[in-house]
Amino acid sequence: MPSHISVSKISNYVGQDVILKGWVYNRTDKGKLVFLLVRDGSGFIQCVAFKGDLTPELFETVSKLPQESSVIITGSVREDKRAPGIPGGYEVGIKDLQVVQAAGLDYPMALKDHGVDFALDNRHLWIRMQSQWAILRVRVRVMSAVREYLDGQGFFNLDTPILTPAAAEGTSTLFETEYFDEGSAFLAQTGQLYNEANIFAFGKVYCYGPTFRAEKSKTRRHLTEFWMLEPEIAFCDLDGLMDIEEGLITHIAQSVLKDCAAELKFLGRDISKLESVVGPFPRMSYDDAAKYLIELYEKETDPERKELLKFEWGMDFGAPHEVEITKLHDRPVFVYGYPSAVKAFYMEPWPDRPEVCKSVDLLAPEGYGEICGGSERMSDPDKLRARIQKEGLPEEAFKWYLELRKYGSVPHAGFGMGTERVTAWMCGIEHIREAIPFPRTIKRIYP
RNA sequence: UCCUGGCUAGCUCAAUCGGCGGAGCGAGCGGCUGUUAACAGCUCGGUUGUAGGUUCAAAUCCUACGCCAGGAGCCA
Repeated sequence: MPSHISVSKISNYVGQDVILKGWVYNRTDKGKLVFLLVRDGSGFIQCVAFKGDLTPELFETVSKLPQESSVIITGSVREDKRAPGIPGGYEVGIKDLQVVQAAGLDYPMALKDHGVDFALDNRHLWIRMQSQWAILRVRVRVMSAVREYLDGQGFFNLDTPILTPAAAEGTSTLFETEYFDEGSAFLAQTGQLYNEANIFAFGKVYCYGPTFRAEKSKTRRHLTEFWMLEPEIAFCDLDGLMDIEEGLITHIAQSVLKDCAAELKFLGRDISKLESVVGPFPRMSYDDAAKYLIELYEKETDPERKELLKFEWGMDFGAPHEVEITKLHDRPVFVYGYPSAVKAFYMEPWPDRPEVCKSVDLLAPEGYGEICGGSERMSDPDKLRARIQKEGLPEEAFKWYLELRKYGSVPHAGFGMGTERVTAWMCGIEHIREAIPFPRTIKRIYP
């Protein structure tokens, strides 16, 4: 009696009879042959029905099977270079086929390109397609690589609350909801403040969960709900933070290369771009980056590009600026020491240069830009209180946060990494909305 | 919020200067023992985003509105 196997393990069963359980992804027939491309969640494999091998009734059923029908197939595995699929190169000669359900004939997703609006309206079906399946498999590997790396480095995964009482960085970008008799609660846009509490109990921690931003951003790099990794480390300075980011990103890229080769191949990803993602990454000061950008701006002759590249010291980088900086290297680049004015209130000022803070962004190459943002945190209670007052933030809401600095304060640092941005970069795709199963954007909350 | 672009068959797109709305995919019926989003044949499929306007004549020009996308700002 053959056993049920998964398509991803097909190469172990050449010459044997097996059972596959899955869905008909595509069907094409050629006279006495019917080719079914069957997906089972773990991969895509071609199954071939030959008229002479089956009863007339069964062959008729197979040759009429609608796309997306659920089936249980018994057949023999063989190697065949012609066979398409992921991983591909293997096929199953059908000996028996049971239709679990014949799908409706009006399945809307064609095996070709769709417009963005239509594809997103049908996201619940779109995720079945090879491209989306491949991207989301890479996402899963990115997330497992994150946990592998940090757990291996002695970090503790302590997740932080999603319902929070107040803003860390201003209320205008927060989603608000009612909270019984306590007034308003807000969906967390960062777990950092709670991470900071956790390090004083556990040393090195991270949270990894959904985070919410009510920013009215409409770009290929923004979602209103995305999964952010936030490590936070006690007794860690800015250089130590960059070391951790470097190790993490290297591990992610190398894990994806090793374990998602078939997915990357299907997506047409240029593997060499990921192979070079190995630390150490270049570390550039904001001052040097600014100097370079100003030179570029002054040299630019095309008026339209010149307007885009407009830059002076003190500004935060726009997307065109990030692209120019990342063009200098074939791997991610750190930019550190941003002006305090463009960064959050809790970042540690640079010694003897209060206008600059100990912040660092990690910019990915090929135009992907910022994938991590972090800093050394302000550890002095008096300086932090002064900064909270200056920002006009409600001091009573930060009472507990200030107390962290009162009882055994230490230099500490942390960063946030956007899972979808990293996944999109690994996959080489245009828009991060395809790097999450059900994207939430400013204009979309269905399905 | 601002700038730019788009809206034609279930889907992806054509339609020349304002002059009879087409094709591919899909669905239906045939054909073919190696297809790779098969191919070749026939059939089905339309209130051109909505409301007005100009004109002998509007998918096409004008006005308003709606929806979507890309970008800016902001950020992971």
